[in-house]
Amino acid sequence: MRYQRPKGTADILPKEAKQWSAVESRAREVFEKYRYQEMRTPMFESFDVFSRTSGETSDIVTKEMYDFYDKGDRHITLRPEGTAGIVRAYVENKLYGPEVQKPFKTFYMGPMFRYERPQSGRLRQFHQIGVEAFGADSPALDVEVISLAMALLNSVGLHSLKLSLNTLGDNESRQNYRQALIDFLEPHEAELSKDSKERLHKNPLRVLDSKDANDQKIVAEAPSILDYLTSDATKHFTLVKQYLDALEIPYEIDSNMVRGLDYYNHTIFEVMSDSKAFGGKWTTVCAGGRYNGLVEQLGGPETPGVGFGLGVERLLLILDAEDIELSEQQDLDVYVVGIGEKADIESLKIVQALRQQGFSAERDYLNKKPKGQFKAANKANANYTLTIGQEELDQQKVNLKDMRTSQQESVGLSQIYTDFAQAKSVLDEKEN
RNA sequence: GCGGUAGUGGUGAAGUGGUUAACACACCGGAUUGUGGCUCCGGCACGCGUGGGUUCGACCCCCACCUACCGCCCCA
Repeated sequence: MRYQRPKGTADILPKEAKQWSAVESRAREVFEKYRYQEMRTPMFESFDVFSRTSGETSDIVTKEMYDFYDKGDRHITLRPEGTAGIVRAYVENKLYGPEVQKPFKTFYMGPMFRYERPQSGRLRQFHQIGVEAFGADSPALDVEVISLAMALLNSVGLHSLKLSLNTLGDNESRQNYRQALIDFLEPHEAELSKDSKERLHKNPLRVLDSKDANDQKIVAEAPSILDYLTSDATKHFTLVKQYLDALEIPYEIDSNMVRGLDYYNHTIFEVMSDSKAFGGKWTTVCAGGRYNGLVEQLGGPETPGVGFGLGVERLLLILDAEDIELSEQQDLDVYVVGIGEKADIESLKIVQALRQQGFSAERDYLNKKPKGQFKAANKANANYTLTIGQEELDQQKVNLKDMRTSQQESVGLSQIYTDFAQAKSVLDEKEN
Protein backbone atom coordinates (compact mmCIF):
# COMPACT_ATOMS: atom_id res chain seq x y z
CA MET A 1 0.00 0.00 0.00
CA ARG A 2 1.50 3.22 -1.19
CA TYR A 3 0.03 5.86 1.05
CA GLN A 4 -1.16 5.34 4.54
CA ARG A 5 -2.72 7.61 7.09
CA PRO A 6 -0.38 9.24 9.58
CA LYS A 7 0.35 7.23 12.69
CA GLY A 8 -2.33 7.55 15.29
CA THR A 9 -5.04 8.85 12.98
CA ALA A 10 -8.22 7.16 11.81
CA ASP A 11 -10.46 7.24 8.78
CA ILE A 12 -14.06 7.36 9.85
CA LEU A 13 -15.98 5.52 7.16
CA PRO A 14 -19.70 5.95 6.44
CA LYS A 15 -20.81 3.15 8.72
CA GLU A 16 -18.96 4.56 11.73
CA ALA A 17 -19.67 8.14 10.77
CA LYS A 18 -23.37 7.48 11.29
CA GLN A 19 -22.70 6.55 14.89
CA TRP A 20 -20.48 9.61 15.30
CA SER A 21 -23.07 12.01 14.06
CA ALA A 22 -25.75 10.30 16.14
CA VAL A 23 -23.63 10.85 19.25
CA GLU A 24 -23.07 14.45 18.27
CA SER A 25 -26.72 15.16 17.67
CA ARG A 26 -27.75 13.54 20.98
CA ALA A 27 -25.18 15.73 22.67
CA ARG A 28 -26.59 18.83 20.99
CA GLU A 29 -30.06 17.95 22.22
CA VAL A 30 -28.82 17.71 25.78
CA PHE A 31 -26.85 20.94 25.50
CA GLU A 32 -29.95 22.69 24.24
CA LYS A 33 -31.85 21.65 27.35
CA TYR A 34 -29.08 22.86 29.62
CA ARG A 35 -28.71 26.03 27.55
CA TYR A 36 -25.09 25.60 26.54
CA GLN A 37 -24.23 27.21 23.21
CA GLU A 38 -21.67 26.08 20.72
CA MET A 39 -18.32 27.72 20.13
CA ARG A 40 -15.87 26.81 17.40
CA THR A 41 -12.30 27.84 18.01
CA PRO A 42 -9.19 27.12 15.93
CA MET A 43 -7.62 23.69 15.94
CA PHE A 44 -4.26 25.32 16.45
CA GLU A 45 -3.23 28.04 18.83
CA SER A 46 -0.11 29.80 19.91
CA PHE A 47 2.08 27.40 21.87
CA ASP A 48 1.90 29.65 24.90
CA VAL A 49 -1.84 29.28 25.26
CA PHE A 50 -1.30 25.71 26.33
CA SER A 51 2.12 25.82 27.93
CA ARG A 52 1.04 28.60 30.30
CA THR A 53 -2.21 27.01 31.32
CA SER A 54 -1.59 23.28 31.31
CA GLY A 55 1.50 23.53 33.48
CA GLU A 56 5.09 23.76 32.32
CA THR A 57 5.92 20.42 33.88
CA SER A 58 2.81 18.56 32.83
CA ASP A 59 3.30 15.62 30.49
CA ILE A 60 1.12 17.24 27.91
CA VAL A 61 3.41 20.20 27.61
CA THR A 62 6.72 18.44 28.07
CA LYS A 63 6.24 15.55 25.66
CA GLU A 64 2.82 15.37 24.05
CA MET A 65 2.45 18.69 22.28
CA TYR A 66 2.08 18.58 18.53
CA ASP A 67 3.94 21.83 17.93
CA PHE A 68 5.83 23.43 15.09
CA TYR A 69 7.05 26.76 13.76
CA ASP A 70 5.06 28.14 10.85
CA LYS A 71 6.43 30.09 7.90
CA GLY A 72 6.19 33.28 9.92
CA ASP A 73 8.28 31.66 12.65
CA ARG A 74 5.33 31.56 15.02
CA HIS A 75 5.36 28.77 17.58
CA ILE A 76 2.13 26.90 16.94
CA THR A 77 0.50 23.95 18.69
CA LEU A 78 -2.30 21.71 17.52
CA ARG A 79 -4.66 21.92 20.47
CA PRO A 80 -4.17 19.05 22.94
CA GLU A 81 -7.36 19.87 24.83
CA GLY A 82 -10.32 22.16 24.49
CA THR A 83 -10.46 24.37 27.52
CA ALA A 84 -7.47 26.65 27.00
CA GLY A 85 -8.59 27.65 23.51
CA ILE A 86 -12.11 28.38 24.68
CA VAL A 87 -10.78 30.51 27.51
CA ARG A 88 -8.49 32.35 25.10
CA ALA A 89 -11.47 33.10 22.88
CA TYR A 90 -13.58 34.08 25.88
CA VAL A 91 -11.00 36.64 26.89
CA GLU A 92 -10.08 37.84 23.41
CA ASN A 93 -13.72 38.45 22.48
CA LYS A 94 -14.47 40.04 25.85
CA LEU A 95 -17.26 37.62 26.63
CA TYR A 96 -16.77 38.61 30.25
CA GLY A 97 -18.33 41.97 29.38
CA PRO A 98 -21.40 43.26 31.20
CA GLU A 99 -23.71 42.67 28.25
CA VAL A 100 -23.07 38.91 28.38
CA GLN A 101 -25.24 37.09 30.88
CA LYS A 102 -23.39 35.07 33.50
CA PRO A 103 -22.73 32.29 33.73
CA PHE A 104 -21.63 32.12 30.12
CA LYS A 105 -22.25 28.52 29.15
CA THR A 106 -20.69 26.99 26.06
CA PHE A 107 -19.88 23.66 24.46
CA TYR A 108 -17.52 22.50 21.74
CA MET A 109 -16.82 19.33 19.83
CA GLY A 110 -13.91 18.51 17.59
CA PRO A 111 -10.47 17.04 17.12
CA MET A 112 -7.61 17.36 19.60
CA PHE A 113 -4.01 16.29 19.09
CA ARG A 114 -1.45 14.68 21.33
CA TYR A 115 1.86 13.23 20.22
CA GLU A 116 1.79 9.92 22.00
CA ARG A 117 1.86 6.19 21.44
CA PRO A 118 -1.43 5.10 19.89
CA GLN A 119 -3.54 2.37 21.48
CA SER A 120 -7.16 1.50 21.09
CA GLY A 121 -9.22 4.51 22.14
CA ARG A 122 -6.08 6.66 22.23
CA LEU A 123 -5.09 8.32 19.02
CA ARG A 124 -2.87 11.23 18.10
CA GLN A 125 -5.86 12.92 16.59
CA PHE A 126 -8.77 12.21 18.87
CA HIS A 127 -12.05 13.94 19.55
CA GLN A 128 -13.61 15.56 22.52
CA ILE A 129 -16.98 16.97 23.35
CA GLY A 130 -16.70 19.46 26.16
CA VAL A 131 -18.49 22.19 28.04
CA GLU A 132 -17.36 25.25 29.96
CA ALA A 133 -19.28 27.62 32.21
CA PHE A 134 -17.75 30.95 33.18
CA GLY A 135 -18.55 33.59 35.69
CA ALA A 136 -20.17 31.84 38.62
CA ASP A 137 -18.60 30.38 41.71
CA SER A 138 -21.72 28.60 42.84
CA PRO A 139 -21.36 24.92 43.74
CA ALA A 140 -24.73 24.54 42.03
CA LEU A 141 -22.97 25.24 38.75
CA ASP A 142 -20.41 22.52 39.47
CA VAL A 143 -23.31 20.19 39.99
CA GLU A 144 -25.07 21.33 36.84
CA VAL A 145 -21.94 20.53 34.85
CA ILE A 146 -21.67 17.11 36.47
CA SER A 147 -25.32 16.34 35.90
CA LEU A 148 -24.91 17.46 32.32
CA ALA A 149 -22.08 14.99 31.87
CA MET A 150 -24.22 12.20 33.26
CA ALA A 151 -27.22 13.24 31.15
CA LEU A 152 -25.08 13.24 28.06
CA LEU A 153 -23.88 9.71 28.68
CA ASN A 154 -27.36 8.54 29.60
CA SER A 155 -28.73 10.01 26.40
CA VAL A 156 -26.55 7.71 24.33
CA GLY A 157 -27.71 4.73 26.32
CA LEU A 158 -25.04 4.37 29.00
CA HIS A 159 -26.16 3.77 32.55
CA SER A 160 -23.57 1.58 34.23
CA LEU A 161 -21.35 4.49 35.20
CA LYS A 162 -19.40 5.59 38.22
CA LEU A 163 -18.93 9.18 39.24
CA SER A 164 -15.66 9.83 41.06
CA LEU A 165 -15.41 13.05 42.97
CA ASN A 166 -12.67 14.97 44.71
CA THR A 167 -11.59 18.48 45.50
CA LEU A 168 -8.24 20.14 45.16
CA GLY A 169 -9.35 23.05 47.29
CA ASP A 170 -8.34 26.62 46.70
CA ASN A 171 -4.80 27.89 46.34
CA GLU A 172 -4.14 28.05 50.05
CA SER A 173 -5.47 24.54 50.65
CA ARG A 174 -3.35 23.27 47.84
CA GLN A 175 -0.15 24.91 49.06
CA ASN A 176 -0.64 23.54 52.55
CA TYR A 177 -1.42 20.09 51.32
CA ARG A 178 1.44 20.05 48.86
CA GLN A 179 3.88 20.78 51.66
CA ALA A 180 2.33 18.18 53.94
CA LEU A 181 2.54 15.62 51.19
CA ILE A 182 6.20 16.37 50.50
CA ASP A 183 6.95 16.13 54.22
CA PHE A 184 5.25 12.76 54.31
CA LEU A 185 6.80 11.35 51.15
CA GLU A 186 10.39 12.48 51.59
CA PRO A 187 11.21 9.92 54.29
CA HIS A 188 9.93 7.25 51.89
CA GLU A 189 11.77 8.61 48.90
CA ALA A 190 14.11 5.67 48.59
CA GLU A 191 11.24 3.20 48.46
CA LEU A 192 9.32 5.04 45.78
CA SER A 193 9.30 3.95 42.16
CA LYS A 194 11.60 5.73 39.77
CA ASP A 195 8.77 7.73 38.23
CA SER A 196 7.40 8.77 41.59
CA LYS A 197 10.78 9.93 42.84
CA GLU A 198 10.82 12.34 39.97
CA ARG A 199 7.25 13.43 40.54
CA LEU A 200 7.90 13.99 44.23
CA HIS A 201 9.52 17.35 43.64
CA LYS A 202 8.01 18.37 40.33
CA ASN A 203 4.40 17.60 41.12
CA PRO A 204 3.91 15.63 44.32
CA LEU A 205 0.17 15.26 43.80
CA ARG A 206 0.91 13.00 40.88
CA VAL A 207 2.50 10.46 43.20
CA LEU A 208 -0.98 9.82 44.55
CA ASP A 209 -2.01 8.65 41.13
CA SER A 210 0.83 6.14 40.74
CA LYS A 211 -0.13 2.69 39.44
CA ASP A 212 2.91 1.13 41.09
CA ALA A 213 1.77 -1.34 43.77
CA ASN A 214 4.43 -0.34 46.27
CA ASP A 215 3.78 3.34 45.71
CA GLN A 216 0.13 2.73 46.37
CA LYS A 217 0.97 1.06 49.69
CA ILE A 218 2.94 4.09 50.76
CA VAL A 219 0.35 6.51 49.47
CA ALA A 220 -2.38 4.74 51.39
CA GLU A 221 -0.85 6.17 54.56
CA ALA A 222 -0.42 9.64 53.11
CA PRO A 223 -2.36 12.60 54.43
CA SER A 224 -5.57 13.41 52.64
CA ILE A 225 -6.26 16.65 50.82
CA LEU A 226 -9.59 16.70 52.60
CA ASP A 227 -7.82 17.41 55.90
CA TYR A 228 -6.06 20.46 54.51
CA LEU A 229 -8.96 22.34 53.03
CA THR A 230 -9.60 25.88 54.12
CA SER A 231 -13.04 26.54 55.51
CA ASP A 232 -14.10 28.14 52.23
CA ALA A 233 -12.92 25.14 50.24
CA THR A 234 -14.63 22.77 52.64
CA LYS A 235 -17.85 24.68 52.37
CA HIS A 236 -17.76 24.59 48.58
CA PHE A 237 -17.13 20.87 48.51
CA THR A 238 -19.78 20.14 51.11
CA LEU A 239 -22.36 21.97 49.07
CA VAL A 240 -21.38 20.14 45.90
CA LYS A 241 -21.95 16.84 47.67
CA GLN A 242 -25.19 18.04 49.17
CA TYR A 243 -26.52 19.16 45.80
CA LEU A 244 -25.53 15.90 44.17
CA ASP A 245 -27.45 14.10 46.91
CA ALA A 246 -30.42 16.34 46.22
CA LEU A 247 -30.35 15.29 42.56
CA GLU A 248 -29.87 11.67 43.63
CA ILE A 249 -26.69 11.40 41.60
CA PRO A 250 -24.53 8.78 43.31
CA TYR A 251 -20.81 9.44 43.61
CA GLU A 252 -17.69 8.10 45.23
CA ILE A 253 -15.11 10.30 46.90
CA ASP A 254 -11.64 9.49 45.66
CA SER A 255 -9.29 11.71 47.60
CA ASN A 256 -6.33 10.43 45.56
CA MET A 257 -7.77 11.56 42.28
CA VAL A 258 -5.68 14.24 40.57
CA ARG A 259 -5.61 16.00 37.24
CA GLY A 260 -3.09 15.89 34.43
CA LEU A 261 -3.51 19.61 33.87
CA ASP A 262 -2.41 22.18 36.39
CA TYR A 263 -5.24 24.67 36.14
CA TYR A 264 -7.79 22.78 38.18
CA ASN A 265 -8.91 23.64 41.69
CA HIS A 266 -11.87 22.90 43.91
CA THR A 267 -14.20 20.27 42.48
CA ILE A 268 -12.76 17.69 40.12
CA PHE A 269 -14.61 14.66 38.82
CA GLU A 270 -14.45 11.75 36.43
CA VAL A 271 -17.15 9.61 34.94
CA MET A 272 -15.96 6.04 34.51
CA SER A 273 -17.22 2.97 32.74
CA ASP A 274 -16.44 -0.67 33.45
CA SER A 275 -17.56 -1.72 29.99
CA LYS A 276 -16.02 -4.83 28.49
CA ALA A 277 -14.59 -2.43 25.90
CA PHE A 278 -11.79 -1.89 28.42
CA GLY A 279 -11.69 -5.42 29.73
CA GLY A 280 -14.06 -4.58 32.56
CA LYS A 281 -11.57 -2.24 34.21
CA TRP A 282 -12.91 1.15 35.28
CA THR A 283 -11.87 3.61 32.62
CA THR A 284 -12.49 7.33 32.46
CA VAL A 285 -14.61 8.59 29.57
CA CYS A 286 -15.29 12.02 30.87
CA ALA A 287 -13.26 14.25 33.18
CA GLY A 288 -13.61 17.78 34.40
CA GLY A 289 -13.62 20.21 37.21
CA ARG A 290 -13.39 23.78 38.32
CA TYR A 291 -10.63 26.08 37.14
CA ASN A 292 -10.99 29.40 38.90
CA GLY A 293 -8.04 31.54 37.91
CA LEU A 294 -7.55 30.24 34.41
CA VAL A 295 -9.24 33.22 32.81
CA GLU A 296 -6.86 35.58 34.64
CA GLN A 297 -3.92 33.48 33.52
CA LEU A 298 -4.89 34.18 29.94
CA GLY A 299 -5.26 37.88 30.56
CA GLY A 300 -8.93 38.21 31.46
CA PRO A 301 -10.54 39.54 34.60
CA GLU A 302 -10.95 37.36 37.65
CA THR A 303 -13.53 34.86 36.46
CA PRO A 304 -14.37 31.44 37.84
CA GLY A 305 -14.95 28.54 35.47
CA VAL A 306 -15.98 24.92 35.45
CA GLY A 307 -16.25 22.33 32.71
CA PHE A 308 -15.51 18.86 31.42
CA GLY A 309 -14.21 17.03 28.39
CA LEU A 310 -15.48 13.74 27.05
CA GLY A 311 -13.45 11.37 24.88
CA VAL A 312 -15.53 10.53 21.85
CA GLU A 313 -13.41 7.56 20.70
CA ARG A 314 -13.69 5.98 24.11
CA LEU A 315 -17.41 6.58 24.19
CA LEU A 316 -17.79 4.93 20.79
CA LEU A 317 -15.75 1.94 21.93
CA ILE A 318 -18.16 1.48 24.79
CA LEU A 319 -21.23 1.85 22.60
CA ASP A 320 -19.76 -0.73 20.29
CA ALA A 321 -18.98 -3.16 23.10
CA GLU A 322 -22.46 -2.71 24.53
CA ASP A 323 -24.08 -3.19 21.12
CA ILE A 324 -25.71 0.21 21.25
CA GLU A 325 -26.61 1.38 17.76
CA LEU A 326 -27.93 4.92 17.91
CA SER A 327 -28.86 5.60 14.31
CA GLU A 328 -31.57 3.51 12.76
CA GLN A 329 -30.91 2.56 9.17
CA GLN A 330 -32.83 4.39 6.52
CA ASP A 331 -34.27 2.15 3.84
CA LEU A 332 -34.30 3.30 0.27
CA ASP A 333 -37.77 4.38 -0.84
CA VAL A 334 -37.49 3.77 -4.56
CA TYR A 335 -35.02 2.16 -6.92
CA VAL A 336 -35.62 3.06 -10.54
CA VAL A 337 -34.87 0.21 -12.94
CA GLY A 338 -34.17 1.59 -16.38
CA ILE A 339 -34.04 -0.71 -19.39
CA GLY A 340 -32.43 0.38 -22.59
CA GLU A 341 -30.77 3.58 -23.68
CA LYS A 342 -34.02 5.41 -24.24
CA ALA A 343 -34.97 4.96 -20.62
CA ASP A 344 -31.75 6.53 -19.35
CA ILE A 345 -32.95 10.09 -19.48
CA GLU A 346 -36.35 9.12 -18.10
CA SER A 347 -34.73 7.36 -15.14
CA LEU A 348 -32.72 10.45 -14.48
CA LYS A 349 -35.86 12.59 -14.46
CA ILE A 350 -37.79 10.16 -12.30
CA VAL A 351 -35.22 9.95 -9.49
CA GLN A 352 -34.96 13.71 -9.56
CA ALA A 353 -38.74 14.10 -9.29
CA LEU A 354 -38.98 11.55 -6.49
CA ARG A 355 -36.28 13.26 -4.51
CA GLN A 356 -38.00 16.60 -4.94
CA GLN A 357 -41.16 14.99 -3.61
CA GLY A 358 -39.25 14.01 -0.50
CA PHE A 359 -38.45 10.38 -1.22
CA SER A 360 -35.05 8.78 -1.34
CA ALA A 361 -34.38 7.43 -4.79
CA GLU A 362 -31.59 5.58 -6.54
CA ARG A 363 -30.93 4.30 -10.02
CA ASP A 364 -28.35 2.31 -11.97
CA TYR A 365 -25.29 3.96 -13.48
CA LEU A 366 -23.41 0.87 -14.61
CA ASN A 367 -25.58 -0.28 -17.48
CA LYS A 368 -26.66 -3.29 -15.56
CA LYS A 369 -29.28 -5.65 -16.88
CA PRO A 370 -32.67 -5.62 -15.18
CA LYS A 371 -31.73 -8.62 -13.08
CA GLY A 372 -28.64 -6.87 -11.80
CA GLN A 373 -30.61 -3.74 -11.07
CA PHE A 374 -33.15 -5.69 -9.04
CA LYS A 375 -30.32 -7.25 -7.12
CA ALA A 376 -28.95 -3.81 -6.40
CA ALA A 377 -32.40 -2.63 -5.31
CA ASN A 378 -32.61 -5.58 -3.00
CA LYS A 379 -29.22 -4.92 -1.51
CA ALA A 380 -30.15 -1.30 -0.88
CA ASN A 381 -33.26 -2.45 0.97
CA ALA A 382 -35.48 -0.65 -1.49
CA ASN A 383 -39.14 -0.59 -0.55
CA TYR A 384 -40.27 -0.06 -4.14
CA THR A 385 -38.91 -0.36 -7.62
CA LEU A 386 -40.08 1.56 -10.64
CA THR A 387 -39.35 -0.18 -13.91
CA ILE A 388 -39.22 1.74 -17.14
CA GLY A 389 -38.29 0.40 -20.59
CA GLN A 390 -39.34 0.83 -24.18
CA GLU A 391 -42.87 -0.54 -23.68
CA GLU A 392 -43.52 1.71 -20.71
CA LEU A 393 -42.20 4.72 -22.53
CA ASP A 394 -44.52 4.03 -25.44
CA GLN A 395 -47.50 3.81 -23.12
CA GLN A 396 -46.32 6.52 -20.75
CA LYS A 397 -46.55 4.04 -17.87
CA VAL A 398 -44.18 2.52 -15.36
CA ASN A 399 -44.27 -0.67 -13.33
CA LEU A 400 -44.41 0.02 -9.64
CA LYS A 401 -43.39 -2.96 -7.55
CA ASP A 402 -43.55 -3.45 -3.81
CA MET A 403 -40.33 -5.29 -3.04
CA ARG A 404 -41.69 -6.74 0.19
CA THR A 405 -44.72 -8.41 -1.34
CA SER A 406 -43.52 -8.60 -4.95
CA GLN A 407 -46.85 -7.09 -6.03
CA GLN A 408 -46.54 -5.09 -9.22
CA GLU A 409 -48.87 -2.55 -10.76
CA SER A 410 -48.81 -0.41 -13.87
CA VAL A 411 -48.98 3.28 -13.05
CA GLY A 412 -49.18 6.36 -15.24
CA LEU A 413 -45.85 8.07 -15.64
CA SER A 414 -47.39 11.46 -15.08
CA GLN A 415 -48.62 10.39 -11.69
CA ILE A 416 -45.09 9.49 -10.65
CA TYR A 417 -44.02 12.98 -11.57
CA THR A 418 -46.85 14.73 -9.79
CA ASP A 419 -47.63 12.56 -6.79
CA PHE A 420 -45.70 9.41 -6.07
CA ALA A 421 -47.21 9.10 -2.61
CA GLN A 422 -50.63 8.71 -4.18
CA ALA A 423 -49.42 6.04 -6.62
CA LYS A 424 -47.78 4.20 -3.78
CA SER A 425 -50.86 4.25 -1.59
CA VAL A 426 -53.03 2.93 -4.41
CA LEU A 427 -50.73 -0.06 -4.69
CA ASP A 428 -50.68 -0.51 -0.93
CA GLU A 429 -54.46 -0.55 -0.82
CA LYS A 430 -54.77 -3.12 -3.55
CA GLU A 431 -52.55 -5.40 -1.56
CA ASN A 432 -54.84 -5.33 1.42
C1' G B 1 9.95 7.43 24.78
C1' C B 2 10.47 1.85 26.56
C1' G B 3 8.90 -3.52 26.27
C1' G B 4 5.96 -7.51 23.77
C1' U B 5 3.00 -9.64 19.57
C1' A B 6 1.70 -9.27 14.57
C1' G B 7 1.55 -7.69 9.03
C1' U B 8 -0.62 -12.96 2.92
C1' G B 9 -6.57 -10.83 -2.10
C1' G B 10 -12.27 -6.41 -0.56
C1' U B 11 -12.80 -9.53 4.27
C1' G B 12 -11.65 -13.95 7.54
C1' A B 13 -7.61 -16.65 6.78
C1' A B 14 -4.40 -21.79 5.27
C1' G B 15 0.50 -22.38 3.68
C1' U B 16 5.81 -24.81 2.56
C1' G B 17 12.98 -22.92 1.60
C1' G B 18 12.09 -25.34 -4.66
C1' U B 19 7.22 -25.58 -10.87
C1' U B 20 0.43 -22.95 -11.40
C1' A B 21 -0.18 -19.11 -3.17
C1' A B 22 -5.56 -23.54 -0.26
C1' C B 23 -10.50 -22.80 1.58
C1' A B 24 -14.60 -19.61 2.96
C1' C B 25 -17.29 -15.04 2.70
C1' A B 26 -17.95 -10.75 -0.20
C1' C B 27 -18.01 -8.90 -5.11
C1' C B 28 -18.76 -9.42 -10.58
C1' G B 29 -20.74 -12.40 -14.66
C1' G B 30 -23.83 -16.53 -16.43
C1' A B 31 -28.01 -20.53 -16.02
C1' U B 32 -33.06 -18.71 -23.46
C1' U B 33 -33.90 -12.74 -25.07
C1' G B 34 -36.88 -7.03 -19.36
C1' U B 35 -37.57 -8.40 -12.61
C1' G B 36 -34.49 -9.43 -6.51
C1' G B 37 -33.72 -12.50 -1.89
C1' C B 38 -32.59 -19.83 -2.77
C1' U B 39 -29.56 -23.17 -5.89
C1' C B 40 -25.86 -24.29 -9.59
C1' C B 41 -21.65 -22.74 -12.83
C1' G B 42 -17.65 -19.37 -13.81
C1' G B 43 -14.31 -15.09 -12.72
C1' C B 44 -11.49 -12.66 -9.00
C1' A B 45 -3.54 -11.98 -5.25
C1' C B 46 1.97 -10.54 -12.22
C1' G B 47 1.46 -11.22 -5.37
C1' C B 48 2.53 -12.66 0.31
C1' G B 49 3.80 -4.48 4.88
C1' U B 50 8.53 -1.61 2.70
C1' G B 51 13.76 -1.85 1.70
C1' G B 52 18.10 -4.57 2.05
C1' G B 53 20.78 -9.32 2.90
C1' U B 54 21.65 -14.91 3.17
C1' U B 55 20.82 -18.86 -0.57
C1' C B 56 21.42 -22.26 -6.75
C1' G B 57 16.36 -20.69 -5.13
C1' A B 58 12.40 -17.26 -0.01
C1' C B 59 5.94 -15.56 1.30
C1' C B 60 8.45 -18.87 4.51
C1' C B 61 15.78 -17.52 7.37
C1' C B 62 18.51 -12.66 8.98
C1' C B 63 18.67 -7.05 9.54
C1' A B 64 16.48 -2.25 9.29
C1' C B 65 12.26 0.67 8.70
C1' C B 66 6.83 1.42 8.59
C1' U B 67 2.06 0.32 10.59
C1' A B 68 -1.47 -2.03 13.90
C1' C B 69 -2.60 -4.26 18.58
C1' C B 70 -1.27 -5.08 23.94
C1' G B 71 1.49 -3.43 28.35
C1' C B 72 4.39 0.78 30.73
C1' C B 73 4.36 6.17 31.01
C1' C B 74 0.36 9.44 30.70
C1' C B 75 -4.41 10.49 29.70
C1' A B 76 -10.17 11.55 27.26
